[in-house]
Amino acid sequence: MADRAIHAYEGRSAGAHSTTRIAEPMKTREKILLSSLDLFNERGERNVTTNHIAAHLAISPGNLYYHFRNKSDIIYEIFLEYEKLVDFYLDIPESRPITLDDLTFYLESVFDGLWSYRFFHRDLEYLLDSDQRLRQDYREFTNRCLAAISRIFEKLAEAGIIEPQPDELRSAMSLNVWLVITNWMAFLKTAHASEASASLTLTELKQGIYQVLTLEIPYLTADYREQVMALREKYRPRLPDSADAPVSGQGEPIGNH
Amino acid sequence: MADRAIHAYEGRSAGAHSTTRIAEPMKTREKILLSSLDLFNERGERNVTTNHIAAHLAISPGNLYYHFRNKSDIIYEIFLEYEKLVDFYLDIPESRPITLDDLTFYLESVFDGLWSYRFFHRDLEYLLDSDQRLRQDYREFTNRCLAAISRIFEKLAEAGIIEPQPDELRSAMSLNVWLVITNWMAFLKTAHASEASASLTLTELKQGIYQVLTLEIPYLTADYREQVMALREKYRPRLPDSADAPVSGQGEPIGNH
DNA sequence: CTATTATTAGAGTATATACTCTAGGTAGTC
DNA sequence: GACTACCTAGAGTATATACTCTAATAATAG
Repeated sequence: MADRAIHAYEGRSAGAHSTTRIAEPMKTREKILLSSLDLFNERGERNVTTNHIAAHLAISPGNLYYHFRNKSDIIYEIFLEYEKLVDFYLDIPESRPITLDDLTFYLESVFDGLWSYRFFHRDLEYLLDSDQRLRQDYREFTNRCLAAISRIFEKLAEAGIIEPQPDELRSAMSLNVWLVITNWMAFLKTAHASEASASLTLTELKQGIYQVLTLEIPYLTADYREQVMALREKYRPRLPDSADAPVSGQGEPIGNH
Repeated sequence: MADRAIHAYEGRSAGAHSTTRIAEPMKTREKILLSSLDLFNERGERNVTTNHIAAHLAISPGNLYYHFRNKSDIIYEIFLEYEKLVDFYLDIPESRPITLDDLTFYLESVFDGLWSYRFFHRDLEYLLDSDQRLRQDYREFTNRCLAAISRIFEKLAEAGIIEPQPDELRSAMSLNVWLVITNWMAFLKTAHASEASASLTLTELKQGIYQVLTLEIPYLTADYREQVMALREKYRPRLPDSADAPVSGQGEPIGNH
């Protein structure tokens, strides 16, 4: 499908109704979603109450509850955005072989998404326990992601970038990739000594790409080994452990397709 | 209570004072820790209040707060137990070469520990944000674990089980192992369609070993490849996706050291 | 037995949280 | 202007949560 007009994802705006073409004042409903996401990301969902969100927007709680039945509904809608974003990025074009730039794009995109909705994985288990819809949807989302990762591996093999692997191994590898990706943020947040999440940057997050590429090293073909290793090198963490100030100039988008 | 891990570790009893040699009636303080752990594991820390804990033990809140200043202190002490348990299991003997049985033991033990204290990783970020001691200790704990994993890799290479790897790669691989291990539980809980965490079993959890061994496949030496693959096979998930009732007879402890 | 200390019960409190309810404003249409 | 549909304010509520305080009861030491 979509031979991606890349980076041109405008997930916002198609909120529900209103095909917002020209900048019109943002609707309250939309503002609630945006503020909620910001607050969730910054303080964690658990520390953000509906009253906080209303206060942050300088609207009344009543107003907030006019637009959303409850907190779960807000979270659910934010998840739908997240889902849409990732699904968009992980739409693997079947019409042509995959390239290294594609791979870079997938990795960058997935970590971008992870960053934008970073509150989500933090409290995932609680959120799923509190909302059956979300649990069901998330489960399917996970399966789609795993399938996409697996498909990427397959196409990487077809393109001669990695050695082909039996289905079973490919599945297990894909799952490992998923585990590394979804846990990388938590690792960064918990491995840092400093108190808050404030100090975490997108650049650091993308060092997760280094970890993901580490998984692929042994499977690289001789033809591409050096290229991929060079790519990986770009994401190497600067100060592996005591990391604070990330070296500037790092983490620039690499393949822009 | 709490199916604590096997293998002659008696972490309990050395709680603080009292070198409990013979079974004496359990002290209230000890009971609070046990019940808290059970409740946390079952319902998630977020859903368990101090009043719940007291009620569960049929003691008064006042009594609970006589023994612990606050909820954080309870959690912190439970963490110290967890830490002690894992440190105990990951103490790599330097006096002799490592064997495959050792590896099995390490993997089994780590997943046992993960299971016994499974509430911990679920709400990790929140817990660390609420308690600086815990944040600091956990960080050091992580580093010790990473070092242990790395050391295991080193010794596996020395023993000719895997090919030796440069330091840098070994570090990155160790981190990936850690990410897979600590995220496996969350994956299982969230990938299941059914509502609660109730349906999760230790056997399923140990299928994480399958994932960890998947990481090592490409590095295996010809001499040991088959053995390790056979070991891995024992942990293969039965019904990869729709998993519910796990086939009995699976997940028996394999190497008992 | 007495004095002291350790333990416990249980009522109570300050604060927070998700959410409701009523009344009123605004915008657009006829 | 009047009708209607949408939107908003803000006070308020039921419940929960972490934690405190007092007084009483066991346990122990001298």
